[in-house]
Amino acid sequence: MLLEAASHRRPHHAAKNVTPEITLSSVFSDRPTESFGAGAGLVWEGDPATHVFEVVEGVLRIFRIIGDGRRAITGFLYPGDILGVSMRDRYLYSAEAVNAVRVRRFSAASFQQAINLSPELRPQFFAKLCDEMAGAQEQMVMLSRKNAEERICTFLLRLAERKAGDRADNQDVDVPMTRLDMADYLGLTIETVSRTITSLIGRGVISQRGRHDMRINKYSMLARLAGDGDCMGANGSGEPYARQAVWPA
Amino acid sequence: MLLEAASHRRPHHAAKNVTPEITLSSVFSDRPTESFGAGAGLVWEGDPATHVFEVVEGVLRIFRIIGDGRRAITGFLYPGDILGVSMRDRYLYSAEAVNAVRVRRFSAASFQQAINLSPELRPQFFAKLCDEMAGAQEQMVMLSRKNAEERICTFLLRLAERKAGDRADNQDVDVPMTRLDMADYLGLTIETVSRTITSLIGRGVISQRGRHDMRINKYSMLARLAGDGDCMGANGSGEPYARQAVWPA
DNA sequence: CGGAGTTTTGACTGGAATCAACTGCGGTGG
DNA sequence: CCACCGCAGTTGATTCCAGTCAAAACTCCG
Repeated sequence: MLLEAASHRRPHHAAKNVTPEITLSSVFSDRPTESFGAGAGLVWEGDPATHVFEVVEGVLRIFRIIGDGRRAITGFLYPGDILGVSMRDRYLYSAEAVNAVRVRRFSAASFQQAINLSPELRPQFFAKLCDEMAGAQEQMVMLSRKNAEERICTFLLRLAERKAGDRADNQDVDVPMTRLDMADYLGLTIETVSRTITSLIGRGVISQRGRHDMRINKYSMLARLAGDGDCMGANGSGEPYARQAVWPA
Repeated sequence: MLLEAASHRRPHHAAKNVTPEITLSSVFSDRPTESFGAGAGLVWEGDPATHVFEVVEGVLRIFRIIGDGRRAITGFLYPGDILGVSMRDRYLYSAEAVNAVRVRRFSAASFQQAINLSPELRPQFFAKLCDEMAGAQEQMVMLSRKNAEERICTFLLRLAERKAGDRADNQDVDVPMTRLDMADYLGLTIETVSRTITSLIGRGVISQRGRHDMRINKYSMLARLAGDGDCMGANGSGEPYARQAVWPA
């Protein structure tokens, strides 16, 4: 989100000698957008990593399949996120469109070069990787130590905080993914997801207008049920971690 | 392991004009080693990220604590690994010594600079980050979709493969961590870990000489029980992913 | 030897998975 | 228009895997 903000600010009429603000997004800005329908696959686990994608609109799911068909969704990508940031020469995971998606495509080789040649882009790229890593940590903690209700609450909370950093009550949350997606992301079954959501609605913590349109009625209770139990915030200071990467140019 | 191998190969008698092989490890090579006893803490989640460490000997556990004291170990670091690779301005996790550990310390600022100034180091650094990410993915899949036995088998398998890429039977595995560490890493309880290991021993898949000294008797069965069910290896080719990062200098 | 910490083992419980039926909804076509 | 179908989601009954509680056995040290 740091990125979109920056790219939006970038004036289209920038004078020739004024170096425009360079962001990761700007690398993609002159590429055409491609559209994918819900369920369409963009990349497949194990395929040669030939391209990098920037999500312009819609949501992607990132997942791996093991043995007998069990699927684990390791993350979702939203507008501004980049698909293919962390990879070797092959994709580590598959990516599919959750809903209608628009992306900009870039060749992996060119993208690498752009990153490596620009001392401005590099720290942003590092920051992306670190963000991804931080998210993965968060996810591992949740999967190894939280129960069903805590997982659902954590998920809804993160969805809500994605668009608005403020913690206003009565916040509407758009949930584009299906129950199956949620289940495979949270390490649960669709039945458990459904039951837990029903229970939360029953207690008035949330309510739902449509299948994919929820509303948070009791934000603080939802946060409490999420179980992160910020006993000391692990931070000590109460301050959120700095948004700036520690690896400057 | 790419790194140790490389650094070991680096000849100490390198002629003056022959540029020695530069590795991430070599950044640390002239720093003194520090020792920590089992259980000692090196860094704490949320603390300002002032230093980076290279593990020279021993094993570290990387973990986070949530709310009511639940602990999730997100990974272990072995000789050659670097602590603090992915971080913002604060550590994302705490790190403690599992057993007696020797590390080399480097200031985060200097390390950043070294990375940024060296077009040789940078891709290795990227590779480290991507490795870390790949490991995190693996872990998430395991935590969200594998049962207790599959988790234990996966863990033992990874331990075994860490030292020897070959898949010889009758392989001895050193397990430096306690059952509690394993439990907190695998998202289980000590009792379940113990029971599962006992069961594996009972079936002759593994055997144990000492608490921390196991032997794999039926490697292929262990692999089967790990549940990755390489139906198609996700790779297609049957080839392991290339060890070389996709982000060259 | 003793005592604390770690591991194993046992009995029991409980939370989420499983199996199964049903609801609701949007599209499609007779 | 509405009967029909398919799919996503909900709800219910039951099972079972791993968690919990408790106690015994083993290990490592002083």
